[in-house]
Amino acid sequence: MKVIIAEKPSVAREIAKVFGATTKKDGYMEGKGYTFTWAFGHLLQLAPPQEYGFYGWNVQNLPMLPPKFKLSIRKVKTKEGMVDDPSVKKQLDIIKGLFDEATEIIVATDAGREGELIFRYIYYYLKCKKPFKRLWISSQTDEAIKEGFRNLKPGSDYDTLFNSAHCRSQSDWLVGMNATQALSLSSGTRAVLSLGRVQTPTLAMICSRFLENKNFVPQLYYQAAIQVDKEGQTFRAMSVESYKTKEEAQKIIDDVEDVASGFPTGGYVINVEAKPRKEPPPLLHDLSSLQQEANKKKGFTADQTLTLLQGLYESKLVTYPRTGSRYIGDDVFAEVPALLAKFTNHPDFGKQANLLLQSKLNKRSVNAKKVTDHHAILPTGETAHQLTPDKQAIYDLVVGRMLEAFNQDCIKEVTKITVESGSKFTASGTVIHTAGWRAIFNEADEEKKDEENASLPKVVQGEHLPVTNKALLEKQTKPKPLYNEASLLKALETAGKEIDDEELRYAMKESGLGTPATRAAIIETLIKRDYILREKKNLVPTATGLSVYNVVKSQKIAQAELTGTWEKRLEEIRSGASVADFQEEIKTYTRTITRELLQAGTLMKNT
DNA sequence: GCAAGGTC
Repeated sequence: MKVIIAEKPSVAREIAKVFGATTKKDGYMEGKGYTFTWAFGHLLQLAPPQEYGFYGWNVQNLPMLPPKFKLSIRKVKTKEGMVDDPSVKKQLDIIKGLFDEATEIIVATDAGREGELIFRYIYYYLKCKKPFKRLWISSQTDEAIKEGFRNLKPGSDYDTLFNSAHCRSQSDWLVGMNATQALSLSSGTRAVLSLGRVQTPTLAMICSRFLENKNFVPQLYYQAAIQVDKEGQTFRAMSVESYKTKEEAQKIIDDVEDVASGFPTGGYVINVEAKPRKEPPPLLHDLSSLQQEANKKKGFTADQTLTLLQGLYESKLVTYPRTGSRYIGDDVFAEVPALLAKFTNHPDFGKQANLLLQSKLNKRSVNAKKVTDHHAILPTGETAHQLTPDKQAIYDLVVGRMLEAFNQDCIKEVTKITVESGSKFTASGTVIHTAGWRAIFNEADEEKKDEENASLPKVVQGEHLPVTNKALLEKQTKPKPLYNEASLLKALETAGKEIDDEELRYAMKESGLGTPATRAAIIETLIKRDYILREKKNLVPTATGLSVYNVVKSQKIAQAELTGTWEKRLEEIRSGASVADFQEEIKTYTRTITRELLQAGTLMKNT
């Protein structure tokens, strides 16, 4: 008997379906001589410090460097403290039973570093010795699964991938556990002051933006504005220059040849530019972009959106939620017309779905090369019954985005009018000719500047128009805004883009800080530690957060670059480089940062 | 009491 093990039940079910296996058992399925079982993500984790004899939180134990890491069952929090998660324990027992019976194992966890780790941790924890092969597919359509099974790889092909995954895991443990205890113990507070490769740079981003914003000194500047009249329709034009002093701007105002100053047509149109502009539809959603949009439009936190979306996924209404890809492959695209047809009776989107079915679909979101473990989020087309208002809101964002993404470009005309009246003034305006994808939600362009006119009257070069009003405007330069959940998620995704070192930047380009599956949890961790709090929609540091930031801000652990350095080394390990060298470096770094924090934390008492 | 990673 061959056992196929997937990362999660939904994938195991998909594969079983392709094989025509339909017999459902407790924790697995079977049929056609195969059994199909699954994990629920990581079932096992590196064992906590006490399992290596490091009891309590004690400076004597630091740095904790276990000679050999152990694995333990994922824990769950109960009234009695942390205990083995019973559902995990049960599933592991089921897997063990199946592995014991197996002649061969086929590894069908997600095709990536963590997927490999999920399987290997189970395999080694169960002390299993059965031979295994690897299914490596990047899309879960029937055809992709069949092709993958025709092309199974030897399990050992992925040994170096496991090595890199195991190193990632150990390194995060060593640095995180030791740094956390070192800072917590030396600070003298009884609180847990956690630090980690991902959470600490995230905290640093929030704190540094907060301080920059708080210490920002606004600069005053001045601009002149005029109101021009074209046959009763007026528009506002701004001085091309802005001025540091009021006097300079007043001079521009004084020179304006307005009606009140005795010039009936003192506005000379010296130029009219009208350019059509195509605006392509947005890409389909990945988790992060959906979390950002839901935060902007509905005020949901990243964590709320993930929970709601997981609920929709479990009711089979949307595809896999924790994806980092905004694309679909050609195989999924082929199903899109049938999918759209399921929404032609939708109360809000029905009309748009019908229209879209009659036109050529935009393929901007179709790119198989940009589909990683999972494709972009789509509705499945199953009928939704009685969703809670919040779930409905998320579902509608997913459906609406699908309709946008396959829609036509929005065609705009951007007009710029230059008027001379003493000096030069410009007015710009945008008119939408063909709404295209913008018809779906029918919302104003959020990027539209407040100075922009919604629409401008038709004027031609050479016209002399009356200037009916003028004003001197006092303005202030603005600081970068505080982070909110949407802007922080985006910053985490792109963290590393500004790294100077080209190799580190490259190593981080696909990853950023954290992963789609973990970013919401990172924000919640910082809140739980009382490092940050939500103030309206903004994320601002607390006094505790700021004092931790002050202690670590110039250390490596507070820089996104640390992830870049690790990613570069982990990729080298995946290509066969020495594991021992990197492990030795991490140990050395662990000793250093532990020593530094044991000293630095004492400073916190005085801040 | 602690990391980051995955998922029900």
